[in-house]
Amino acid sequence: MNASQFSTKQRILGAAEALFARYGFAGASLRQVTAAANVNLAAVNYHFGSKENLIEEVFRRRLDDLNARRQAALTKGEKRADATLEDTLDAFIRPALELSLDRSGGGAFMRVLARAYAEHDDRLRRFLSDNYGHVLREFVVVFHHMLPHLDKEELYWRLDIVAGALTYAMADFGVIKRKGGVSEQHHRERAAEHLVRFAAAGLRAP
Amino acid sequence: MNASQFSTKQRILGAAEALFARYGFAGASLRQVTAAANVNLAAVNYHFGSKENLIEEVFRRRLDDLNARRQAALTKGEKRADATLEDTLDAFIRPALELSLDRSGGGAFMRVLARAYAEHDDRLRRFLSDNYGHVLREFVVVFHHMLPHLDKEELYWRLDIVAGALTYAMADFGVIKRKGGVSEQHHRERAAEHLVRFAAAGLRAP
DNA sequence: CACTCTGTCAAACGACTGTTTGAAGGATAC
DNA sequence: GTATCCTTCAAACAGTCGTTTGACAGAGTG
Repeated sequence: MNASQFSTKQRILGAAEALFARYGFAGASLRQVTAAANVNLAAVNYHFGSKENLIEEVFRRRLDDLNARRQAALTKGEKRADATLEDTLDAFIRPALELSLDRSGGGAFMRVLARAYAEHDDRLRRFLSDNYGHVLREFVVVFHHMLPHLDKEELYWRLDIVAGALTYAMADFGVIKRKGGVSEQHHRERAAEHLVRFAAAGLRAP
Repeated sequence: MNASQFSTKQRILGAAEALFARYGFAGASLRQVTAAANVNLAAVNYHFGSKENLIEEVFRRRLDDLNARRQAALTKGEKRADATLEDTLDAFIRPALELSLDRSGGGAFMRVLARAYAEHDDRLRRFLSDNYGHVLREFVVVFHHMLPHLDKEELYWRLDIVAGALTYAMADFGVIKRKGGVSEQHHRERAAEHLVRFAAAGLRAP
C-alpha cells in the first residue's frame, strides 16, 4: 500500500532534503518529514536511528556522487598537458551544477549544502570534513601548480572566496530572478559559466 | 538588580544576536536567549511582541547603521572624479568589515546575516528587501558607470557573485582558520583586502 | 493619600518536539 | 504446521516550544 514506487528510506531522504532546504535542520520536524514522505513517524528512528543520523544520510547520498564526479573530472584534466585554469575550475563547478540540475531534488540539496555552511554545528562540520575534505585538498594541489604566482596562503584565501561564491550561486540565493521564459536548467548553466569566468579572473589577479 | 549596565531590551538583542548566529533562528529558543541575557522569559514578548519581531529588531539595530555607512562611503566616492572600481568595492565592503570588527557582537551579526540569506522565509526576505534594497540599487548604478563593457544582465550576475563571496567571507565560514598569533581584527582586514582585489579582477574580466 | 503607568516575575497554557514502545502484519525458513 | 525476521503502525513518553496571564513592586502624578 505504498504511495510511491520508492522505498520508505528513499522517500524519507527525499522529503527530508526538500524540507531541510526550506526550513533548515532545526526548523523542519520529523512529523513534517514523515507526513511529506507518506510514512509513519517512527520510520525515521527505525531506519536511521535519530534525526541527526538522518541529516548525515541526506548529505551522504549526494556527496558521495558529487565528490566522485569532481575527482574524476580533476584527474581526467590532469592527464592533459594543456589543461587550463578554466578547466580545473570547471572540474570543480560543473559536477555541482549537474547535481543541482538533477531531477528528484538535486536543487534542493544545494540549498541544504549552503545551510550546512551556515551551521556552526561541530558534529556536522567534522562529518563533512572527515568524509569529503580529501577531494578539496587535491584541488588545492592542482590550483597551486597552475597559479605559481600565488603563495599557499594567498591561494587559500582566494579559493575560500570561490567556494563561498559557488555555494551561494548554486543554492540560488541571489537576487537574480529567473525570467519567465528561462528554464531552471538554463539559469543554472548560465550561473556556472559566469562563475567560471569570474573566478578565473579573480584567481589570476596579481 | 541588573547584571549589566545595559537595558533589558539591549541585553535581549545582544543575546539573541549571538545565539541566532550559533544556532539559527529556529534553533535558538527564547528560553536560551532570556537566560543568556539574564532576563525573565516574558520580557521578550513584552518588549518585542513576538520572536519574529525580535528577529527583525536584531537586523534593524545593525543594518540601519551599516546601510548609512555604505551610502555615505558611496556618495563620498562619487564626488571624486578619479574614483576607481576598487574604491566603490571598498565602499561596499569596508562598512561590513568595520561592523564585523565592532565589539559587542558585530562579528556575530555577520553570521546572522549570512543565515538570513539561507532562509527562504518570505517575511524575512521581504523585510530586508523593503528596508535595505535601495542602497544596493544605488551601488548597481555606480558600478554600471564604471563597467561600461558589461551589459545590465551581465553586471547583475557578477554583483550577485560578489555579494555571495562577501557574505561568506565576512561570516567567517571559510576553511581558513586564523593562526595563533593573528587577531580576529587582523584576520578580517586581510579578508576584506583579498576580497576587494579578487572582486575587482572578476568584475573587470571581459 | 490614591491612581496610573511601566517593567519584572513565577507560573501556567496548549501545541509541538524527538524518541520509544508493544502490538500487528507479511514474508521467509525450517 | 511453528518460528523468525523485517517492517509498519498508533499511541504514548518526557520534555521543550512561543505565548499569555495575573500578581507585584516601584516611580511619577494629581
